[in-house]
Amino acid sequence: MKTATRKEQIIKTAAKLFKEKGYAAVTMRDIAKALDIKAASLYNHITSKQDILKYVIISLAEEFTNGMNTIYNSSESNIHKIDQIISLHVDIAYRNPYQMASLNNDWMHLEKDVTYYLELRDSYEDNFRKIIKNGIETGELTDANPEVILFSILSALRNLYLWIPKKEDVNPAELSNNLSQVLINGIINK
Amino acid sequence: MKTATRKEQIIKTAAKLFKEKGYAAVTMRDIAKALDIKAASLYNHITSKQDILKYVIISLAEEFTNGMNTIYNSSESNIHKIDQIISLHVDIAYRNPYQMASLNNDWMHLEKDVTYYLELRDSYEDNFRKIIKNGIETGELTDANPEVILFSILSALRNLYLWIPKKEDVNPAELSNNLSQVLINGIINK
DNA sequence: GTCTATAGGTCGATAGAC
DNA sequence: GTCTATCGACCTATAGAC
Repeated sequence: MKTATRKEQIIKTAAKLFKEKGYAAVTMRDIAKALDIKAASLYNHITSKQDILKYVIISLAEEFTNGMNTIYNSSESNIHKIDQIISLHVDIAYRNPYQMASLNNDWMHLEKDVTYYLELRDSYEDNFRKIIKNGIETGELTDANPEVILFSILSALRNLYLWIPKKEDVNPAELSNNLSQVLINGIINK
Repeated sequence: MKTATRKEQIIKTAAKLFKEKGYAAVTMRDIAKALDIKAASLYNHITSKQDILKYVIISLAEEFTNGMNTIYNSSESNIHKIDQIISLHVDIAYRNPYQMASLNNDWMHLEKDVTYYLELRDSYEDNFRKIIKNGIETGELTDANPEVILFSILSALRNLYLWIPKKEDVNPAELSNNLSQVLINGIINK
């Protein structure tokens, strides 16, 4: 377990505050106070508030897109790929509960990097969409509206960060299994 | 079709901007500019920025809680109640796409009314939870983790405002049916 | 690496003319 | 009902001492 650098401490603390109030409502003084230093001292480690947001969001967005690419290019069944996407989200949300909030809600405050973020997100969604459409074609999935399937699953996965903190007693593997059961098999008792 | 009052225009315009950037990042000057007046003129119709947020959020939260109470107290099956909850969300999200964003993302910026908002939300979630648990007991629903069911469905419904604008060609009744199919029956082809 | 002090700008909101 | 002008608070960021 390496010691966190001051910069890493700042980013982690900022992400925590961004989750509570959103990027725009958090001031440099808030971040500094949480670290028990003065706002001016932050600038010895980061170049701007915008710089912090970039670190919080972009690394996470890249992790999702890279994970999706690996899953998409594997030779598993489409159902198994969806299972793996669920595991990917559970895993990342468990490790980065605070950053997930900014990824979902603060990306529009990215200045220079908003285009890159949207490219990553679109690439991710396109691959997910192809897996679903392919699954319907092969008969693995029911012939429901693929957009409704995509956004239903994605909505549940993107909100994981909101309720994982309330369920710390459940481990990631178990949560992943429960989610797969509900999202793939549905909830009706047939 | 009655003419919108200036106050209603302000609230609607503000909600639109809140959806794009969030409450904290929207200034009174932004709202005024969108209405082609000066910021000072807004105060002839509303008492504060906080006052606008209250109007945007609270009326919608009450609509959800009231709708849920009616559904909860009906004598339908639990599956049918879940169907009705889905319709309730689709209906409200179609009529109020902008306010939905603030309801989800800006409620923490409510000052005096945050407690009342949380009471409404908790009441809503408690009733939904009871319907799910009751459905499992009666055998209508599979014996999955009720919290996972609750938050999977709720996440999809709460994010409706994000993708309804992209699918304006689909009518509410059809969307509601598609969602019920996916969320209740699942996506696997059995 | 942290501090004090402060520049330069924007914020919500008010006063008062028309 | 909208305007111009402005107040006092707070914002990000920098300069320079220690």
